[in-house]
Amino acid sequence: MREPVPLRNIVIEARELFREYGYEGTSMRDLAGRVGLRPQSLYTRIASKEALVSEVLALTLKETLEGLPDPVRNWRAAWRTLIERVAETLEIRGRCVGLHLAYGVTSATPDAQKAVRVFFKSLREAMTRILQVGKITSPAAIAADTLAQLEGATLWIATEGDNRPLKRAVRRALKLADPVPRRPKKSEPLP
Amino acid sequence: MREPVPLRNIVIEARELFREYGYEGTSMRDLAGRVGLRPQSLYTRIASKEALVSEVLALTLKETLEGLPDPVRNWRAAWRTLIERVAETLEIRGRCVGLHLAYGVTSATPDAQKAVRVFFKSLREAMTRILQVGKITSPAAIAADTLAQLEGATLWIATEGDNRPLKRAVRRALKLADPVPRRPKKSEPLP
DNA sequence: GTCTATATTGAGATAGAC
DNA sequence: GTCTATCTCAATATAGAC
Repeated sequence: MREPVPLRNIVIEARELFREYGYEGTSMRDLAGRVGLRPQSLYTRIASKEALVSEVLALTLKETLEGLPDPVRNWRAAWRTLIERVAETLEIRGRCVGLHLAYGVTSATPDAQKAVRVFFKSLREAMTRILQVGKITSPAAIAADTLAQLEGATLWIATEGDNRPLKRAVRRALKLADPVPRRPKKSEPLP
Repeated sequence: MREPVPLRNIVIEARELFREYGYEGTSMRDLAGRVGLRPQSLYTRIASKEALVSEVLALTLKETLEGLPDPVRNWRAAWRTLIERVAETLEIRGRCVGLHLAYGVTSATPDAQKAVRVFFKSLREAMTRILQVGKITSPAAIAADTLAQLEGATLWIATEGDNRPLKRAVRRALKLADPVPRRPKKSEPLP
């Protein structure tokens, strides 16, 4: 009698593979190998490869949003925590599983496509709500642009291993909730 | 006797497929079908699927940079033209073939990986040179950040069909070469 | 240069024993 | 819940005729 493999482990390893190799580049064989199962045994835990996408993104969304500071009590802390959580993963892993899936899933896998839409919409709405409490102008647009800038910066990590664009994107994002508007220094890129 | 299929056609169709489905999601069968050949016949024109990547990106880089206004004579015109060329493709096609490949190629296809690096490095360096002529501060960082913002904005086109983040990224980019610094309007997002 | 035919490998998924 | 065995299909790629 062996310990059954926790579903959570499968989802976490699937996330690693989706992030690195994308939806098409990920095989159930590789995933099975990572969790120590035969490929066929995966199908007793999940219905299909496509179904893994929503599991992966639901877990990621939960990890990103759970236990955030209450925006109504301290929206700056909520914003800072959220931005730093997103940025930390992008920097450590070098890329975003959501972006890879956003580009990688097609109308051939509609459930996966919908899961990706829900993931980014939820993230953007969470950001928007925080900015609304802070009375930031055009909160929805700022939220979308901020997320786009963080995601876009991973281009340079993926191609050149350069995380400085991401760090600058984080600084611009944090400045939105900076209570003391600083005098811009001459050497500072993209104010 | 049939007209041979021009290599250029094959590369252009491969670009469509790579952009939409990524490297792994693109099959030589689909490509052959698009150009009206049997899959096997492709191999008389190109060495492998991997070799298509550098062809695709070389063509794209050429189209993006050829015939730009001379930065030394008019760097603002050069910048505007370059940004608008990049943005136009992203908006029409909804996504960037370079970004899809940047995320999609792995160390299993080192030549493709190198081609992606060269592509983005060349694009960034062209942008940097223009900004240098314009005496913009930190031109290399600004170039990298600008490209990252344009690429990142495609996230919202891909997931929600919303191109407004891209349009705002374009406006921010163009403002860098704006000769008349305007008084910021209250309703303007991400100044 | 394109075709038919084929080799080889790996993909996602199912059936049934333990 | 996991296994062995198997199905079916599609992937990249090569050989050789025309």
